[in-house]
Amino acid sequence: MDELDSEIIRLLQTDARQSNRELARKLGVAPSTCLERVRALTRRGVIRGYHADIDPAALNRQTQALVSVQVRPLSREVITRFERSAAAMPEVLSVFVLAGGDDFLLHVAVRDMDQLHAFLLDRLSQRREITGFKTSMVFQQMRNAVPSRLD
Amino acid sequence: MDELDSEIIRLLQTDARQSNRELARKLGVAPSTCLERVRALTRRGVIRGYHADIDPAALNRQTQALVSVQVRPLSREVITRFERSAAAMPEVLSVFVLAGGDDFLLHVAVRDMDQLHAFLLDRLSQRREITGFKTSMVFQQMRNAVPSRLD
DNA sequence: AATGAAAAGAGTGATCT
DNA sequence: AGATCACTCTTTTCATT
Repeated sequence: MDELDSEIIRLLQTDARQSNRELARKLGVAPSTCLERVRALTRRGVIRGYHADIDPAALNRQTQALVSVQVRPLSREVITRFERSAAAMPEVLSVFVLAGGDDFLLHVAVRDMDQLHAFLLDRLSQRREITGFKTSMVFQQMRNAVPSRLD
Repeated sequence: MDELDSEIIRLLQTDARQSNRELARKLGVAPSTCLERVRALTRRGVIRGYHADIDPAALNRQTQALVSVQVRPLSREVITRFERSAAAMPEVLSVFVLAGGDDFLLHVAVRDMDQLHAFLLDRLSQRREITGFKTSMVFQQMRNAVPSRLD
């Protein structure tokens, strides 16, 4: 991970679809050098993939919420099972497994309040391992798509 | 937003770097058709960008936390100002503006516990509008990189 | 709106420094 | 490791349906 690798990562986080040539030009190296670096980063698992960022409205997901969830018993099995099921729910964008007051936080995005209500009742309330959950509505989200490398 | 647009979105969420030809082949349309669709989606703001997904370890961010924050007074000005400053902090990946118990949730990723501690003390404790915050450590996160279009 | 063909540009691997 | 070159494939534009 030298300076060149860091720059490649930064540029691909900013725009994953720019050509290898453009990348090379911005870095002041030959395209073949740049290509080999990108391949090495991918092979080493540093670059995990490339994803289009889509407006939630176009996906019919204008209503977002954060749902904190407690489960019992706090066994590895229960946690793993809940984590996997939650991640597989189409309404769920992201699952955080936490230490502290809550056990999980679910980032949920759906069409409207009705669909959110249905999610809470049909997907969460029914589960026997859940001992409680609390919903906060998301007014707005700002994401940093290009996190820098920290010292 | 017909079936073809939805499929383009799905494929570009899965792999933003596949060539336009490959996209066209998978969809069974001509490359030029596909290209025009992608451009229209971009023009309409449906596609907001393309980002490489980078292993947090390679960015020196192996320690993650969710920090819920309360601010006062709850005025538009205070909220907007805090939201912007938080989003600009290099430690912060994401800022959620919430309704309910807490006012904000910050998703923070740093090198280690020392850096997290420093973040809480230097970036948050100092701010006069913050009346309280609570930190939960993140053990694990699962993200759905390809959210589907809901009905 | 979609297609097909042609020009311009990019990806890729061999080879050399 | 990085650069250059040559070959192939892709992107992009535009005339046509």
